[in-house]
Amino acid sequence: MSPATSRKPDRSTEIAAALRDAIVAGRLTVGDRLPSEAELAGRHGVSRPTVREALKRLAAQSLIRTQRGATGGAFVNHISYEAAHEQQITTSTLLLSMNAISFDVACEARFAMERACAPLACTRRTDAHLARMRAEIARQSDPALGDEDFCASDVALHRALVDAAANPVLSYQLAGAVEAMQPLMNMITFTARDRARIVALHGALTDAAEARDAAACDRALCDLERYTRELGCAVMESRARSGR
Amino acid sequence: MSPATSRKPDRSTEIAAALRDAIVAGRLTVGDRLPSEAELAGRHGVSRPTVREALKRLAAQSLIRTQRGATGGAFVNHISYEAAHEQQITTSTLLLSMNAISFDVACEARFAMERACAPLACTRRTDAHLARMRAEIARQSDPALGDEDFCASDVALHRALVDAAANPVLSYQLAGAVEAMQPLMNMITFTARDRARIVALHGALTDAAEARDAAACDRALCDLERYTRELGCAVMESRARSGR
DNA sequence: TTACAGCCAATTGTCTGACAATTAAACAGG
DNA sequence: CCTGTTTAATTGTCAGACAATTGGCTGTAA
Repeated sequence: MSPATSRKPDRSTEIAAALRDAIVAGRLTVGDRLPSEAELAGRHGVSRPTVREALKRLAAQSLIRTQRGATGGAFVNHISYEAAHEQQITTSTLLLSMNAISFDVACEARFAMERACAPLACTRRTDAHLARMRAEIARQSDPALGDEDFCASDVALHRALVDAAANPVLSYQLAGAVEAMQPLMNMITFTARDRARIVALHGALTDAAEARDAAACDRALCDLERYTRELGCAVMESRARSGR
Repeated sequence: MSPATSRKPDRSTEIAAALRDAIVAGRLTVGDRLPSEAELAGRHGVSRPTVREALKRLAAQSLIRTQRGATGGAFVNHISYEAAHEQQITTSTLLLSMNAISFDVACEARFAMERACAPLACTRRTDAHLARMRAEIARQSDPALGDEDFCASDVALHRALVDAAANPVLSYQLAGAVEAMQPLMNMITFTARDRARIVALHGALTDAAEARDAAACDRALCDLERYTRELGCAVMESRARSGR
């Protein structure tokens, strides 16, 4: 499979790989300045544009940042959760939109991970987290709220729950899954009855978090998952039937 | 924070963003050919090298692939799980190695997600999955096995469990977490007693999967997590004490 | 001495034009 | 009809140049 792909890598690809290896292996650490483009060009026996292409590859992965001026250059980046989030989201979105994965599978993964967070959230939640969740529930109870805002509030509520788990790795993994599903969720038009049911489940979820009752949390999430999948599948189906 | 960062984006960054948006929004779909570099340059009013830098950014994210020749060009890539894995792994590895996240947090996230997989794995596991797990346990029981091979076998066993959940999204998320932790795990030197205990837990885990007993699965994973964190913390501690 | 203004050098960002390498399609010849 | 050759399109690379940015240096004035 790969022999055909890697038969003849570009010079810029090679150089990018060499630099990436140096970073991952720790030979270049956070804050270090890479040699100037001119020096890299000389060292690898290529021209500056080629080096620049290599650097842009790394910049696209947030591995380096560049800065102009006298003391400028390319610096090894401190990988932030934000940057990781962003990549995670684009990748997940692409996977979804390319139908490489079905709504069903994504939904299952999303709720499985959220249920993994729940016990931790029950243990570590603060009153502030509860307040955030209650506030979102209040918003969702307003019948005048638009569908998109309703979805956004839904995301915010779950986000609060996940944050309560106080594990940034879980947060950023879940954020990717949740955000990637947003466009699809926004296509769902909720009836008043749908909303009432969802809000009720959110209430149960929040109550469980307040009582630090992990089992009840799990039940609420399972119910939500089942319902979301029903709605989502219906949408996907009608979309497949009507268009293209 | 971000106003300073986004104050004056490069032209190549803008163009890359525009193309990425077009792909994410579906205006360009899998297999589509992008305009030639010359045409893109003309359309955006920039030179070819600038366009090339933009394209390299997208290529670094596996969003496009390029091909030389008469019918060549840049094509929207079918994002494969492999490519997604790879990015996930480099990102996770960097996050770990930069100490942006502690071993403890990573470990917790990893096992939380694995436990999320367990119920699904219990339901969907096939005999092939069980066989893979048993085979790894057999390997691990060999006292002559090196520490690195022991770790590799450990990963393979967990990989089999995760695969049994038959949800590729979960698989690739977990793969990132697990692989990123590999270097750290490899630093642990296991005593014979450590190994015996781990193998016993692996056995319990596999038995639970065979019996489709999700609760027992969960218990085994919790025990494994506790033990792994003990070992890992000890290593991190000694590393912090001795070096740099 | 200190503060400020202006110059300077280093570095990245971009442009221009050219050539090499590669590849599929069109074409010519048997 | 098949085969080998040419050809055109496209990416990969190079060289040199200039613009933009930015920190540091220097000189002058208070």
